[in-house]
Amino acid sequence: MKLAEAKEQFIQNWGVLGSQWGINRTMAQVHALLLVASSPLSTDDIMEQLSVSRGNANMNIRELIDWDLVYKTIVPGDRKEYFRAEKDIWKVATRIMQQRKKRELDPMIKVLNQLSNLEEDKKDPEVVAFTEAIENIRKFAGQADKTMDMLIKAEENWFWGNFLKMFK
Amino acid sequence: MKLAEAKEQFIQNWGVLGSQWGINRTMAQVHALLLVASSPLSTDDIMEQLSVSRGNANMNIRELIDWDLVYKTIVPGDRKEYFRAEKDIWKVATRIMQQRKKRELDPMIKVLNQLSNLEEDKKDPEVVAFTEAIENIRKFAGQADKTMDMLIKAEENWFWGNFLKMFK
DNA sequence: ATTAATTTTCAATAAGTTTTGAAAATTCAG
DNA sequence: CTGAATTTTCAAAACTTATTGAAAATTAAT
Repeated sequence: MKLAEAKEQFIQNWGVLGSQWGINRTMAQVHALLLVASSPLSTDDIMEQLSVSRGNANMNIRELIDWDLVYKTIVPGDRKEYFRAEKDIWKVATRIMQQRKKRELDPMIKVLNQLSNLEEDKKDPEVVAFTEAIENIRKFAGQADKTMDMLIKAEENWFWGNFLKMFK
Repeated sequence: MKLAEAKEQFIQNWGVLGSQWGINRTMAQVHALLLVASSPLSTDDIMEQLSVSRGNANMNIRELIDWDLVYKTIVPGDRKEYFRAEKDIWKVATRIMQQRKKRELDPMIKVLNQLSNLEEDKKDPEVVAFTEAIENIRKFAGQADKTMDMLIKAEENWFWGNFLKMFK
């Protein structure tokens, strides 16, 4: 396979994967493009290589910067902004985890906490069944929450940092 | 909070969470409804409680059965089919993992393998940068793949099975 | 301060996904 | 076998989300 074709393939597939995980396809493609770029790219480069509009490119670049997956870079003597991706894939994974945890898991845990205290007859089998089901989900979510925190902070921690080097 | 309101809340929020993860909102809601139901429900129950059409209910029940998250149940003396959810939340998690791994991670690994063998000049810095990026992602995906297999099979394994009881 | 380059915004539109509902197929009791 | 109950299918419609592109805002060089 040729380089250009391989890049194309990677970008397309990363886009599909992203959309299956609730991430805007263009956002995933911009990320993929920057991941395999050998130097920083401008908005115009991205527009051209992905055939997307300026508005679309701009919005998704901002989102990636917000997720800490892409950095702005200055090229001396050029007024345009250039962008490059975080290439340490472990960092990429933990940052995605961090964002999704904050936006999705944390709110769900809040809801589960509210639901675990019903003001109704605690002997009604209906109430018991519900409370048990919620309690189990709540425990599981709590563990997932802790596990993610651990992974996110692992790099700052000697023991886990070293342990996780095995995965890199 | 009252039971009915709490159920409603849980179903709505589980639906939102699902859609953020690329899972059809109704599918997530049907799953939630069955998770907190104290007895198996029929298609008509589901249609009524979620206010969805027969077609929609049917299609999403089938999908949940396909994912091994919901079982068909027979109620003696009734021709209708009844459904109940797998309530062991750890099983739920590993089954979702299993499905998504098979449908998403495995194909991505295939693609990455294909991309890691370019027929081009291996000294060209462009080619080197690309090959390195892909190789890193490939290693990471391989580890994720192994980790998921381990978690999915953990219950069949004495050591991990016991280790993971801590999380339940 | 001017102005040309660049980035951002956002209403309109396009594209994609989900849902409906009625017809077709299937199932099963008698 | 018959036919009523039930489930499945799928084209059309509704809804949701993403994209465009041009106007507005911002930036920075002179």
